[in-house]
Amino acid sequence: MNINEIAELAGVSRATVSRYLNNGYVSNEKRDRISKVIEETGYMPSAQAQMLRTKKTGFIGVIIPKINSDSISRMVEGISDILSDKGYQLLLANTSNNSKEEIQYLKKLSSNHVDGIILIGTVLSKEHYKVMKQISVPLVVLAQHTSDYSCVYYDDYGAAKALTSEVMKNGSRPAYIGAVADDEAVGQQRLNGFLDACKDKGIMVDDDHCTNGAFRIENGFDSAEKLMKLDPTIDTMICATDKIAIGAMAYLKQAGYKVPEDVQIAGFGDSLISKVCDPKMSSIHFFYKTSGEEAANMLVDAIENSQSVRKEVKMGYQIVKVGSLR
Amino acid sequence: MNINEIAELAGVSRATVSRYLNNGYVSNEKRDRISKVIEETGYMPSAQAQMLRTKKTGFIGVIIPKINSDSISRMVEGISDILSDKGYQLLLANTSNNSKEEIQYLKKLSSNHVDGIILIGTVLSKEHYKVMKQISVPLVVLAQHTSDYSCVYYDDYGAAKALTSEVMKNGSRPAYIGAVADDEAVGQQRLNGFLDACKDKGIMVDDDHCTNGAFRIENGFDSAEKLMKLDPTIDTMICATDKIAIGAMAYLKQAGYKVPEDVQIAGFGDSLISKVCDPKMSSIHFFYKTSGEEAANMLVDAIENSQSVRKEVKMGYQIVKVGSLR
DNA sequence: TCATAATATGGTATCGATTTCAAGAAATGA
DNA sequence: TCATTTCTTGAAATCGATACCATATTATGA
Repeated sequence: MNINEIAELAGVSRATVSRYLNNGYVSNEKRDRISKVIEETGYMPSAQAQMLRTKKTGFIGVIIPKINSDSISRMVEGISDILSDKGYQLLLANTSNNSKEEIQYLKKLSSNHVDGIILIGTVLSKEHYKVMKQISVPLVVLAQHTSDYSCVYYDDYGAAKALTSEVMKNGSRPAYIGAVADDEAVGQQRLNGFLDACKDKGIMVDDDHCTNGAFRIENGFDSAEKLMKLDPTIDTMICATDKIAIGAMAYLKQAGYKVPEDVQIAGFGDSLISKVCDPKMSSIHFFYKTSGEEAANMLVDAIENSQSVRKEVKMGYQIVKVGSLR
Repeated sequence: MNINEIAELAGVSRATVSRYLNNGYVSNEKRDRISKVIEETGYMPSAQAQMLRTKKTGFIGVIIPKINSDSISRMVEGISDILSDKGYQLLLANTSNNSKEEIQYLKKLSSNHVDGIILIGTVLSKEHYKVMKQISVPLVVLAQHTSDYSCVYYDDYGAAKALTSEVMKNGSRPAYIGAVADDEAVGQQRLNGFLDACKDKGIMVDDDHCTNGAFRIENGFDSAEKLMKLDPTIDTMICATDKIAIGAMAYLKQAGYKVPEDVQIAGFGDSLISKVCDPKMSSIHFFYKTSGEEAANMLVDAIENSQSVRKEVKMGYQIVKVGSLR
């Protein structure tokens, strides 16, 4: 079934059928005939031919570092809600934290398939920027700040500082279990917020009291072990993510420390696990879903509105203070 | 940049450029000239034009009930791994548990955009089957059994029965907190497995000891409350999912019951939360990621191999027995 | 050496829509 | 009434690739 057959069956030209589909001038008489034929045949215009002709695909590429993550799936949820609402489809590209794949997808998607791209950022290298510069469709970066593109990011620094200040009301020997150091937002901003909050309190934190590692539970477990063996007087652990914090808590409990009496713990993300562990974990709530919606809206605006301008949106946070703090 | 300009710059016909792109006969001399021009211009063939001509989109539509779920994101992870490996892209359609949207997407995707569809199923209504029957591209159903299409599903019945038998070694007053009743796999199979295991032990479970509800923590909490108020002698709760079980555990603890001494609990999914709660929760491990890989492979086979036949794959399970059982 | 097969190339039709153009019919208004 | 605008229509060009066909050249083998 193509537009020619429909035209023939309805006794009109294919141009008229096209006009019917696109709300152009069509007399009521022919309008009825066409709609009847389409009804009967179940005709749907070829999306490929439309794309070729109109240069619009109706697709938005979303590049994510991994799918099975609480924060990211919440972002994608927000993106998905807005996009389907606005008539776009979501083309998902999962890079499994592989920087090369990320660049591959940026190239591949931009060159053709999509009307716009949302990049959920982790590490933005020089090569990323080189490729991004060549991209011809609008691009929005989510979860990472950048001065070159529209972006939606979180106040990681502020959140880390506020959380640390809160926690350190009842602590004096802090340590930090970090994630990937190259990650500007999670790796650096959170660490800086932690350090500055400590500094404000007159505490200088040694380098060896701040670790780095993967976004994994094991990292929390191993790092906590390393830290406590290095310095058993540590009484506070700020962890870059809830998952890492869960790992740290597991080690501490196993090693016979009491949480929060001996060591208090806090994480980031306000994820489900932070609420079901024992004691419940203090954390930072970021508005992941909302930020996804925000990014999607910005992108659609950039696509549909030619004089749309670059924007930076910094999302706020909320401290969630529960059992893992004294 | 299109194929004509490349052809002109290289001093060949566009047919030759096309052959170059598709590994047809091209002399080394022209091959070099073309590759040089493509290198210089950064030309990428229009995916739209290729789709129109070849009738292959390179897209697989994946319809999911919700994105922010541990089990589903693991399935999608598996799907994504295989598909990107085989050169397909993943077109994600999130229905937010909305049956109408699901049917919308089935229609929309099949009519054009994609080479195949994976439907992560929840409730398969008559209307679903009606629409599915009209679909022209291969379809694989994941997470739900169906006799009409290739499917990958879990041994929900067997798992529930085995888990219940195990748990009931040290219990005598069981109850069941279920999820959506219309969901064949999670709603019915798991319940039946539970009931049959009880029956095998000579225990008849009253209807009012089996509840239904949403896939949410709150359901677990509320149902546990209802059940314990109805019958304080209940000593065992089998919950349709880990999330529901977490809710039940939360109620029990809050109401002063000891877990597992007073009431033992088990869930399904072997999710992260089941491992970080206190006590750790006994659960069923399903091979979600592997099942996603399986479904993706089946679909790709159906697309690329014309004599491919319908298959049913029932995935096994593993009992994870930890602290929440006596 | 001659028939056949393999390699190489370009011209042209085609996929299925939209868009411009030209032109006729109907409605409007001065 | 006649000029002008607003509807209405179909023919033909176009988007950017691939596929078939015809044809020319080179290799192979009996």
